[in-house]
Amino acid sequence: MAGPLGPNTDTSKTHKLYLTLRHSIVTGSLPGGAKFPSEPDLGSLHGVSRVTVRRALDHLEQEGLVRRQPGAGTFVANRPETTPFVADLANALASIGEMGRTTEVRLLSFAFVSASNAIGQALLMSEGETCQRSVRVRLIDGEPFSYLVTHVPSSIGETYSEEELASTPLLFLLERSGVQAQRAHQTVSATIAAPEVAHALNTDIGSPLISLTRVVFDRDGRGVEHLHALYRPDRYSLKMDLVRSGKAEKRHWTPKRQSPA
Amino acid sequence: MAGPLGPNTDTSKTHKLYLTLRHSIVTGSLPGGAKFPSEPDLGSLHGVSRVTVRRALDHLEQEGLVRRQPGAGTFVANRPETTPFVADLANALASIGEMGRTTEVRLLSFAFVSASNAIGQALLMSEGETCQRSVRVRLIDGEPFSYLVTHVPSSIGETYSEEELASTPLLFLLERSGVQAQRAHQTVSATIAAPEVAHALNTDIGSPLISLTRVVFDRDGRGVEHLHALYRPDRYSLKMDLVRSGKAEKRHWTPKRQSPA
DNA sequence: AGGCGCTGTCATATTAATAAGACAAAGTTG
DNA sequence: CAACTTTGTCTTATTAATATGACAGCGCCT
Repeated sequence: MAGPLGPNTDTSKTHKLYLTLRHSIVTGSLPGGAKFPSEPDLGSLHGVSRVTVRRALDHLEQEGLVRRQPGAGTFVANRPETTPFVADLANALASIGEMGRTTEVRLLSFAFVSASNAIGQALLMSEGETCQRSVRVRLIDGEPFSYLVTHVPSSIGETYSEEELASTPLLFLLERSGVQAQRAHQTVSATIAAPEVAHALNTDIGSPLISLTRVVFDRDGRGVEHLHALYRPDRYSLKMDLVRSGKAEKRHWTPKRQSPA
Repeated sequence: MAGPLGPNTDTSKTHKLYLTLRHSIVTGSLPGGAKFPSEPDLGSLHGVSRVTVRRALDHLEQEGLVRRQPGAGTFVANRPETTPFVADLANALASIGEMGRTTEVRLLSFAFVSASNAIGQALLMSEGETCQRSVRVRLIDGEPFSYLVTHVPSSIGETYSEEELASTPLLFLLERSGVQAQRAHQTVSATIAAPEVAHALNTDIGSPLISLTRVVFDRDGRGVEHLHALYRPDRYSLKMDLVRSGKAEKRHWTPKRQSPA
């Protein structure tokens, strides 16, 4: 994302120091339970005042990454076993019903719009064609974890109602309407929470999000669904098991098929 | 990442507005080529002054997301075909040699350290055991795109030298030493660029990064490698093809096996 | 041509972020 | 216990970010 002017230092000193300290914890260069340098030392080490050091440590303390003890010092907390909900590589929440968790969907937007360039091309639609655009938020145990923007060609998008979309998985509605989803193309990336998304996911503006784009095609090769999903990485992560296969110099990783639950 | 105190608005107004506008472009709510509201209008719409509106638009212009025409207005640029390098779900850069691209590796750090809590547990190591820690940056055509932190149990890590690691893939070195890698567990998430990482990847502090953690085990179930990789999403993304399989109500997505190039 | 709206640029006032220092309370060490 | 260190809290000066307003140049429309 660096522009032609090269990297800049847009963020505040507090945030920069927070990221530096957080990185030293998460990459394991600071063992768990280790003692931080004192606040004045951290200030002189990084060339900032003690006020900003405290603000950075406040942030780390809120996340549970450090533990502060008045008079003693600041220590690296033992990692609190992160990423509660894990999905397999096909992006299906594994064993979600078996664990007694409750899921919920909120429909934030439902409208028919003209397809934008990128989405129109991905779905192989002709120029100016309209499609059904929806924005949903998924919650698990009352906590939001995913923000979903879907686009469906209007001819298909007219086969279900707003209420149905709020209660039923989209792919289920499509297959009910006779659409035969066959293959999908999926891309995983990372992005930053915009204010609107941050509010919907109850997280901070500018916090990192997993970005997943999936385009689904039917048996005739027509694009039937374009999904743009944003996940909170602290509540959701993508997991996959790999096995080493092939012989000699041609060895490579191949995905291990998950047995459907 | 929201703390127990709930979401805060840590970031600057300029950055918030930048994220809002960027989100409206990337999710397709603003079609390509569309005209933005004028700078004064954007200011009153979002409750900020025109100075910060200009700074937000400057950022978008640097990234090529908008095009500004003095006297006319600001327009959404046609998407510039993003994500040049694409890897398959097993994280192997597909057809990297065939395309005539040159790859390069820079070794930033090479040391034997005591394993931190999280990494020691992942590799099934006993408490206090030492491991070999390395930090590398991979470049393609001279541009950095990945930041790799690897941990290997010291017994295995002593079978190769610093120079070898700087020129040879780690897994190759391991298998040369008799290690028989069999299976791996991989988790994909998202994070934020700390100053040190941002500098190494030539990107902005606080910009989003794909986070991939891979733990490799050998035939005897021993952990042999812990990889923590960070990727620039504008230069690298994870792709996977899925096929719809199963019958009737039990349909689900399964990964399509990539044919090794 | 002329009116209008938009971006580019500058100057200045106001507000938020940071720096610098002092002090009390709590913990550690001898 | 006594000296020392560290975090918690406060006050004040300095610096950076933002708000407000004005004006020139460019482009579109009638």
